[in-house]
Amino acid sequence: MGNAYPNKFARSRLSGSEDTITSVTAHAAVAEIASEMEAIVAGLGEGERPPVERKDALNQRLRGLGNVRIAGRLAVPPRVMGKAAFVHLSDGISRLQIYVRKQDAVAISNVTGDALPEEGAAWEVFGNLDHGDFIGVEGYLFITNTGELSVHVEKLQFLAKAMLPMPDKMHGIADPEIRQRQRYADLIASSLQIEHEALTTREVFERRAKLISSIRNYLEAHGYIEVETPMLTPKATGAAAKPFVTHHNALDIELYARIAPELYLKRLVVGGFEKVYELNRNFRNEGISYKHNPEFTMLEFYCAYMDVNGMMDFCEELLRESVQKATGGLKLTYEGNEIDFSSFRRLTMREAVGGDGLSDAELLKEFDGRVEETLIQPTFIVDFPKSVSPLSKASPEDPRIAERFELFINGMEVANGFSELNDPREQYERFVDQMNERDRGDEEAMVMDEDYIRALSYGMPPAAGIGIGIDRLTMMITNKHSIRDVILFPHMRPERKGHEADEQAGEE
RNA sequence: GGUCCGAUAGCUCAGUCGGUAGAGCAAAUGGCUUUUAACCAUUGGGUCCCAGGUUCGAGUCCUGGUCGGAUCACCA
Repeated sequence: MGNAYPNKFARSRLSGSEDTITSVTAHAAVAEIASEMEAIVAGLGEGERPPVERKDALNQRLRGLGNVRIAGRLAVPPRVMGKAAFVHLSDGISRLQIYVRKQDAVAISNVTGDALPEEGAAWEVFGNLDHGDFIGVEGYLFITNTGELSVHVEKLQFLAKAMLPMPDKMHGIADPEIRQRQRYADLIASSLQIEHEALTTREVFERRAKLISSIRNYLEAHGYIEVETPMLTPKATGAAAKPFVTHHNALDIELYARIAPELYLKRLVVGGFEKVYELNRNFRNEGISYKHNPEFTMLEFYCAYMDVNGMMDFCEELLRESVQKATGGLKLTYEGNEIDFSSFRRLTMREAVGGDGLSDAELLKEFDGRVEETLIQPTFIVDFPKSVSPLSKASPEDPRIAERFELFINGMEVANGFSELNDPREQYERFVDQMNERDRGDEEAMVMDEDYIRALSYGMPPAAGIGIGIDRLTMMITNKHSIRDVILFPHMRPERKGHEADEQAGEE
């Protein structure tokens, strides 16, 4: 009967826009009064209360700000004391305490929007609330006897029910499966948890968003244009990886989820986009690990009339700028290592490995197996063997070397760039070499792309390009060991009910 | 795919040598008009991941499986 769950709740605008809990507590006048009280409380002993006259003076000023109307989720179970109660509301980021006194509050009807006439209606509504429910309240700001900023509630409106119990308020959710499968529960638990050692889940993904927007801003500011190239492609190319295969019914052809946008972006360089980027998902049908997810986010960009050295300079600037914007600094701790983004080393692969006279294959094996994990500080490894760089221009000084680099941070590859091969004839030959590798059983060798050769044949200006792993970079700046902790909904096996699992077991 | 570890109340966990299934939080009821991990009293709550086996008796031991994690391989 009636509308138990209202469609909306109009919040006040003390803070300028709609008053979220975060914006009310951050509002200059409110924040100033709260910090004055914090200073008083900081000077008190254990269990000691702030002087009443100081508190009352601040409360006078808070009353002068007028009423606020805020809404949020009950962040804790209500602390009820007979005919008055305290509880914290959360907007997912911050929390604010409210104080409900039986005689002072009226309940707002979800049907008429007016105050319910019955005596004690608000108190009855409040009594039915559980940890996790959503309510809206209107009242005035004040500071309690113990010195906490709170809202003295005059109007109370029930907004939505939490049918499932909230996660443990002290421990949050420990099971990584639930954290990753039910990210909504993880976000709630993390925002309601009382003590935190690390960033909340919300903060991790806000930091990720800030990193990405800073990267976009930096690229836009330097004249790059964002484009979107096909995710479903007739050929899986641009990287060495196994693709996902799907089928287009109307055309009756196989399509591959892209493993890299590289060749499309370079077609655009041919077409006249001198600075172009794409920041989006790639798909690789390979193993899952703490640093591999089947779909991952990569930034790729290309710049005409630039070479591998210019690209390293630019990459360094881009990362400094965006890490600074996302974290507020250039030094951060990752798994106990202090990582300094203020300067990047540059080493040739042969210098890094330290072995002369090794063949290309031996060099790569040594590098992957031994050296890679030791590269903790941001380090560009340059001079890759040409044989493993089919899209990269060869060095004019040494035809066995590619003008290519990879960036390593904390032993993990974060970026990969090179001077782009723009000779259509040589590119054709490199593709033929790759096809031969494929015939010898290398499933990840590239395939021939005739249209790409045709594009290069129209002439591509000298250019440099790069791919930057956004998920891995996010791991660095949020101190997360697993890529699944920086992807909102990481790939997992489908959830199976108990009886389905039994049936499955029976079949095998 | 190999190896190791784990799964017990809604949540976080304990469970000794194989002998009646436990705590805190959450929930329910009562009390308490400035509390804050509120407090006090009372109550309810279990497919001990699943299927077999050993045993008089299995949360505990054995076998197989499911799911998850770590690590190695793979993956620039």
